Formats: sequence, C-alpha cells, structure tokens
Amino acid sequence: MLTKKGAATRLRIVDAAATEIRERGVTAVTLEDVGRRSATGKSQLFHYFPDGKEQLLLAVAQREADRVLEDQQPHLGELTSWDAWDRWRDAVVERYRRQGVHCPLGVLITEVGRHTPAAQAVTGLLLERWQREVRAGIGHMRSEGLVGEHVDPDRAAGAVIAAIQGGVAILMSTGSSRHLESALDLCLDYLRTSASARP
Amino acid sequence: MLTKKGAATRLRIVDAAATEIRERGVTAVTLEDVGRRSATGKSQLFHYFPDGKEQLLLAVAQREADRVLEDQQPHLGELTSWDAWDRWRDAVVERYRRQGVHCPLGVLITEVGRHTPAAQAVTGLLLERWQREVRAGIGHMRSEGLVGEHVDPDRAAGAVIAAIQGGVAILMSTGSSRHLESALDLCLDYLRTSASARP
DNA sequence: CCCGGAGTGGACTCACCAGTACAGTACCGC
DNA sequence: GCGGTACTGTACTGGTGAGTCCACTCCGGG
Repeated sequence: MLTKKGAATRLRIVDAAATEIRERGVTAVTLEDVGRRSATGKSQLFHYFPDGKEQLLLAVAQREADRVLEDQQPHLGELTSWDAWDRWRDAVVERYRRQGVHCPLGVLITEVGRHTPAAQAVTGLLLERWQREVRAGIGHMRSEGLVGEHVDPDRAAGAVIAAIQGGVAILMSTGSSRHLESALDLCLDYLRTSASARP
Repeated sequence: MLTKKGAATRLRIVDAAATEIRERGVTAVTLEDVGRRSATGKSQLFHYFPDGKEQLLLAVAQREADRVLEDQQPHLGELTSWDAWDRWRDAVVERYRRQGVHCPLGVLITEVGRHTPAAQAVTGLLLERWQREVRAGIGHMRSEGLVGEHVDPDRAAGAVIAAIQGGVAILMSTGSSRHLESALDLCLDYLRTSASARP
C-alpha cells in the first residue's frame, strides 16, 4: 500500500516542506506553498499525511533531527584524540554557521513540540543520542588519562550539548557564531586542563 | 495624549498578552483572548497599538527581556566572591525551573524576531547587557587573582551566557534542569580552577 | 456647564487557509 | 486486458482571526 511512485511523492512533499520552513518559518508556510514547491496538491498531501499539517511537521522534524547528527559525522563518532575533538568542534561551528539564522528543528520544536508529546519525543531522542556520543568520547579520553578522573562524563557531555544549543540559539538571533565558539572552546579547554587539575 | 487611565489600560493589555503567551504560546493567542483577559476590546488594542499584533508582541518582548535581568538581581550585579557566584547560579536555575516549559522571550524571538529588526534588537540588547554584567564579575574575580590571567573575561562571559541559553532551551523541551545545571557548573568550575591552572 | 479629545464597546468585513468531496487517471497483480 | 487499488487534480466549505468603523461615554480644562 505504497508504491515506488507514492514513496517518491511522499518524500518530495517532506523535502518541500522542510525547505519552505527553512526559508520562511513554520507559521508563514501554508500547505499550498508545500504543494506548489513539490508539484503536488492538497489531495496528495492528505493522502500521505491523513492527520494533516501536524503529521507533516512531525515528519519534517524527524528528518531534520536525523540530519543534525549526520552532519557531524564522521567526527562525532570518533572523539578519541584532541585533534579529533578540534575537528568536530570546527565541523559543528561550520555546520551552524552555514545554517545561519534558520534553525528548522528549533523552530519546529518551539512551534509544534510544546503541546504534542510526539514532537517532544523527537527532540528528546535527538539530545539523548547526541549526548551519548559525546559522553562516549569523554569516557574514552578519560580512560586514556587525557581527561581528569574527577570529571563525570555524563554531566560534562550534558554541559557540552547545552553549550552548543545556547551558542546556536544566540547565533540564530544575532547572526554571529562568536558565542558558539567561545562556549565550545571553554568546554574543550575545561576537559583538556582537567587531567592536570586538582581532583 | 495619554491619561492615567489610558496608561493603565495599555499596561493591562501588555500584561494580559504576556500572561496568555506564557500559558499558551504566541501562535495560539488571539487578540480576542488578550481582550477578554484584559477586559478590553479590539478598539482599545488598536488604539494603543496602531500597528496591531506585531507592535503589541514587540512591547511584550521588551517587557519580558527586562524581567529576565531583574529576576537575577541583586546577585547578578555583585559577582564578587565565589559565594556570590553560587547564589547567582542558584537564582538562575530556580528562575528558569519555575518558568518551566514556557519561555515567552524565546518563543517571541523565534516567532517575531526572525524577520523584524526591531525584535532582533531587543534580544541583542538583552544579551549584551547580560554579558556585560557577567564580564564585570569575571573581571573583578580576575583582578583579585581568583580567576587565571589567561582567561579572557569577554569570551568567558559569552560562553557562560551561551551555556545558560542552551540549558534553558533544553529545559524547555525536556522539562529537566539537569543540563542547565551541568552547563553552569562546568563554567563555574572552569573559572574556579583557572587560577591554579597553566597560563 | 460644555466642548473636544481621550477612551471604549461591539458588530462588521475580508482574506486566508486547513481540511473535504469527488472527480478522474495511472499502476500493479492476475 | 481487466479489475481494483493507489494515486492525483480541483473546486469547494467552514471556521477563524486580524484589522476597521462608527457610535458612544468619560473626563479634564476653560
């Protein structure tokens, strides 16, 4: 009950919606805009997303969430040396700098996620996966003695994720990546110096 | 051209809008809701805010921005000892924990601020004022030798602000203040240990 | 007291947009 | 090729909400 053609159309709709939202924000985008961009109509849209706009937005959020982690690979998966951490740092900054003022996921969350548990779950899962990878990296560094014993990998990873989120939030509203860079650098500096600091 | 009575009504409208937005989000709130809550009507609303909803939202954003800093006082203004920093930390965490899932300012920014320069200026100014106060605190600690010479107060303050923003963003989408606390603690720990760390 | 403008009430317009109805067409299994 | 189901186009509906209009009241100054 979903032919190859149908799947392609569905994908085209999600893509179109994601692009429109990136460019003009959730509120401004109408289903007609999505239809125009994807060369479809309302009937297709409701055919593939019977619950309408909300369901479509959820699909878009899911897609954007996946993309967030994809864009950090392969660096995020192999945080096993300070060089690797620096490469990852640069990749994160670059990714968000390129994205600029538009944070599709953030907007979707504040817009859709507040009241629907499903959308909230998307963010929660993303944060969890993200934090797990960072934590693994910190754990590895610690086991090699490159990060102090007194550092709790989970809390530190949480702090790093928060630092990135905040930096991105500020980037979104000011257009400058300075805060993001400062925040990440402070975290990395903290980890680096922790090995020799008091326990 | 604005009697005492008029000023009171205007204030009542802004208050009502702010409360409604806190409770139900920007998109969900209609001018009728605001009217009902403030015991006014559309005519008053447009009397005091000729440019309609956008102007009202801007006034609300302004008000919320002021409140953000107010709520951190007096701690924010006197970051002159580690005890004071800890009190401030607790005040920030408490403030946002109480605010919970609703970040009126954040929502207003993502909603209004993206395209209107005026709203963007509100955020920009808030961040600037905030960062200046934190920077002053770090500068003071450094001049007393409690923070390392190699720490750049401006960058560190930027990182602290970003950490808070990110912690709050995560608090908003997950309901847990753990990330906010971890992020702030990491920053404070960084500052504390910087005095004895390698330059 | 009375006049002008600030302040107020509420009905009305108008546009917009999510969602629906129902038509027709393309594709797949048999 | 044939039947049914997946797919697609389009016109329509119904509700909603921003912004307008105008008649009215209140209040302070002269």
